[in-house]
Amino acid sequence: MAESTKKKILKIVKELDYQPNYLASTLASKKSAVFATLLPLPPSIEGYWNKPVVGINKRINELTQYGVEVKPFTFNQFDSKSFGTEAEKILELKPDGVILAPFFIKESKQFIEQLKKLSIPFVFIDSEIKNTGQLSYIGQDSFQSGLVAGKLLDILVDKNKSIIVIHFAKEMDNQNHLMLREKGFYHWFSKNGKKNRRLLTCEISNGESDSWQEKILDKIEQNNIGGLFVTNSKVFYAARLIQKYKLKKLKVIGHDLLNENVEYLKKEVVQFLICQKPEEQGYNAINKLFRNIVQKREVEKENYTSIDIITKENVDYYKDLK
Amino acid sequence: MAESTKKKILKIVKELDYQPNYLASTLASKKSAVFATLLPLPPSIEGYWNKPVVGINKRINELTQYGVEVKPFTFNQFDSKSFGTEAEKILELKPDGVILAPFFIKESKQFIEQLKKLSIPFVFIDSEIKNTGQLSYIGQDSFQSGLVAGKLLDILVDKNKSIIVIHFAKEMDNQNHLMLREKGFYHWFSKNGKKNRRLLTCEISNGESDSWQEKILDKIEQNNIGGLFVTNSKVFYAARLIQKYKLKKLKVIGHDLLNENVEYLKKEVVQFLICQKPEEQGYNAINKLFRNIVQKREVEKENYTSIDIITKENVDYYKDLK
DNA sequence: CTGAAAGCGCTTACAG
DNA sequence: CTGAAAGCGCTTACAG
Repeated sequence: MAESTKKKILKIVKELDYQPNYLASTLASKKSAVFATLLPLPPSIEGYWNKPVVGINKRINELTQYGVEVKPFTFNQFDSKSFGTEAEKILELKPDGVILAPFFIKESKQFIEQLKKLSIPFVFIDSEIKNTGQLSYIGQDSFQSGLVAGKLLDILVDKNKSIIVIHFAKEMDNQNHLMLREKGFYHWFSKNGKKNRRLLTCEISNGESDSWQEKILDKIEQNNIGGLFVTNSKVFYAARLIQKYKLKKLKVIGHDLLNENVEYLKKEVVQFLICQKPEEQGYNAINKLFRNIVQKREVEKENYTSIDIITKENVDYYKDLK
Repeated sequence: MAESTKKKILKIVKELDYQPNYLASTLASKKSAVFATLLPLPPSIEGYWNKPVVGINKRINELTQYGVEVKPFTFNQFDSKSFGTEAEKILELKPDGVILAPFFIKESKQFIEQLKKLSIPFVFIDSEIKNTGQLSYIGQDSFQSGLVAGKLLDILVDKNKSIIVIHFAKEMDNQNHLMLREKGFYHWFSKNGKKNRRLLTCEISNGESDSWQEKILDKIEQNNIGGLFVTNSKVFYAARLIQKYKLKKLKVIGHDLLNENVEYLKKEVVQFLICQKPEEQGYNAINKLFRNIVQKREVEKENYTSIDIITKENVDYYKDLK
């Protein structure tokens, strides 16, 4: 066809504001898209990383009509090699799209290079590596959520008392979430002229078995601590400690609606949980791939989820994925 | 066809777990559904009731492919007759489904009777009349959101200071939202053993022009007030007053992310806004009708939206409808 | 490279 | 009432 004719046609297409019919298109094409996910293997059924999977499966179920299916791959959070071997399997499968949590930076970058060679679009979830050609990123703004934690704990804790920031299993924080939350937390106090408030940080690594309990207890006793900020979903560790040693009047803020965390929230051992709707993140990640790959629509590149403040009184309205 | 044959067929249908193809179905039927909405006319572009409409239009746009369209009808919140006349228009139109805010109980019930006679499904939004055969209800649990307000304000305000609950334009609260919020608020204090905290209530009716300002100022001065809970989106009235008279150290909680409310939140005149995602409510209301009427699926009857706690630090992640 | 034909899985008007 | 046929708006394999 001549270029000029092509232009004329496209002009008319535009004039009539022609919109292709997605229904007819997918029905006729009978295209069945396969998406692969590469996420950490949750240590238990209670683990955080089950939550995105719930959302992923929910959207997949809604899309069975469109012939969309998902192949899940999981890696061990303590073993960067397992990330690589699972990534290899995905490359062999040649899916139509990939969702990944870029836990290990180096291995993720290698994987992404291969995906690009194969022209397979990918979406980051939970954390991102900027400017690597991702279709989209879905996750929370960790620094900002640190600010929220700072504000809340400052309101809760007596002016003359100190606050301790606790990182559990920080060595696994390859994506800097915990550091960013801590930074945001400290920043809130300095920005709001609360220089008199003493802030301490305490890191507990995974290998410390039970000695960490004493470490925290000592810090609490010696420093007139009035509040705890746990930078991840392991806040139930701190809550257990508080219950065991009957520490009164400590105010606690942590992250994520794990069942045990919610229990302590309801018992008022924990005052607030900051939450990032992980189910919704999974749901949205699949939706991005679907809209882009199957429906060939444009999708937004960034998708920060809301920073939800959860307390005993509103938790029941957050528990389900709508 | 014989009953026995019918049963046999249905059995096989079940065995094979046959699922009709929605794509093919809607494509073939060429059915274009018309939904009518009956909502209050917002007094300005800033008004609360614009927000559900944003969500309604968003979902409608996504569904143009399915031939779904919406006919909006609005009534005057001060005039129950206008509700009736608009309802009449909808009955003449005979839409395939209706979304309504049952502002005026009597008129709503009459309208619903007619809808049922015509077998037109309807969804309540914002408030509901129980057990009237609605397809679904989408809205907030007002009592529970009152509890949330109580907890937050108790944390914010010095123990020895009193708190005042302010109802603006309460005469328009036909659905009892404001009363339920107040009840929840008071209930939080009694349930949590805070009998020493003095709570007052103040009602400002729409007709009071400017005299209400003195009324509130007097109450604040005479009662050692430390906090304000405004039970609806008119919290910016209170914030204006606070700015005008430079009232220091008053803690304020109100409702809904109106632009002016968000401004005062960012200026820290207001500490928290409790929000019910009105855009999402509109979006979900259309979605319910669509799934039930066009796709003939079952839908859930109740759909309480989350009770979001918004503060200066997380407000930017709530502003857009995702 | 181009264009006509068949088909995706349904619905619906129509002939028998 | 029943069943075969046409058609919804596309895609894709195929003949020319």
